[in-house]
Amino acid sequence: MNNLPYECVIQALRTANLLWRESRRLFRPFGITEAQYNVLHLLGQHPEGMSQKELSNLLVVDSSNVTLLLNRMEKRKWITRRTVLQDRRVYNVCLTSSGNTLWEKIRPHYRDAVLSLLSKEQTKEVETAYKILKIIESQVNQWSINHQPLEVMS
Amino acid sequence: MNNLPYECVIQALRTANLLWRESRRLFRPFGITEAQYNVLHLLGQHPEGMSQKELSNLLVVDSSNVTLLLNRMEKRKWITRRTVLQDRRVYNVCLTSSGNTLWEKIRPHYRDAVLSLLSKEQTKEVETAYKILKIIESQVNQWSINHQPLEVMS
DNA sequence: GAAGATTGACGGTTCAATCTTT
DNA sequence: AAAGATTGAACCGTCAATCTTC
Repeated sequence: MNNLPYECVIQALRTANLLWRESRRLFRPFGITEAQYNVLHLLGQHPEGMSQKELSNLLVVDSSNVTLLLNRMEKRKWITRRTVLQDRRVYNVCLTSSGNTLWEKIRPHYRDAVLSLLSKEQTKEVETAYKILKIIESQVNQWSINHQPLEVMS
Repeated sequence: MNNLPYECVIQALRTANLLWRESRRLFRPFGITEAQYNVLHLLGQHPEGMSQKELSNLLVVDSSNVTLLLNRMEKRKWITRRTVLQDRRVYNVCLTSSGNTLWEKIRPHYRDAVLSLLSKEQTKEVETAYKILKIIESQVNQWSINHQPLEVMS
């Protein structure tokens, strides 16, 4: 019997689990977590800000989770929630200047750490791995369509 | 500049995040979570049982987490903790017969769902992806050695 | 003192229910 | 009624501190 596809998917889970765990330690000296860095990274690339719903879609997490994440980050004055006049249901979430500074300080460290992981591998192989991971992602999305309705990913 | 290795690692995180999220939904009808299934799966393959420390190493999670996981599973009577006469610090954790039944009921469903994700892909490419994921895993372990000491993985 | 297990504090995540605004 | 945001309950996970046993 052929176990390879099964093992490959399980390995993706294992690797990402470890990556998440160690990233947390990497970010620790900066007083931030991986989940919070992801928010910083998204907002850093969108100076005009975005709604919590957009963040929820891009981060692929529940919107209630975004609320809690932003609460903590707002407390530390890294982000602000601005009311939107045109639609009073939504907040426009932006980086503060100190949030932006933090992002620019951490970004190169994280980037270097991540790049070092595959620095010795062949481009061709990394491309294939990337492709397979993308396929798994899209197939898992099919999964959920067949089982339970889920919001459309952005 | 070459973003590919960076994007590949980030994609591994994204894919696994989604996989984790949807697996939770897949397991839901069985009244179990992915983390709990992983315990079931390990114990199912080790009828003689194992210590919580061993579980912690194999699952790559903190030992305090194992305590909480097992508390919930013990409450549902899927596992038991037996005291070990030779060393009264450790518990020998085993599946109950109802835990074993549950595992055997869920296992084929999970396996089929996972296998379906890569059913159309070429063996050669899946092999490459598997290899790259393994490399990332081992490199992340190097990471932690350089930054902070970490327990040796089993 | 070291090892296995536990506890408390905290952050991340989902889900169901709710509130306000559209 | 539908959409954006929030809340409360529950689970997953880490870390630091503690307890018992070795």
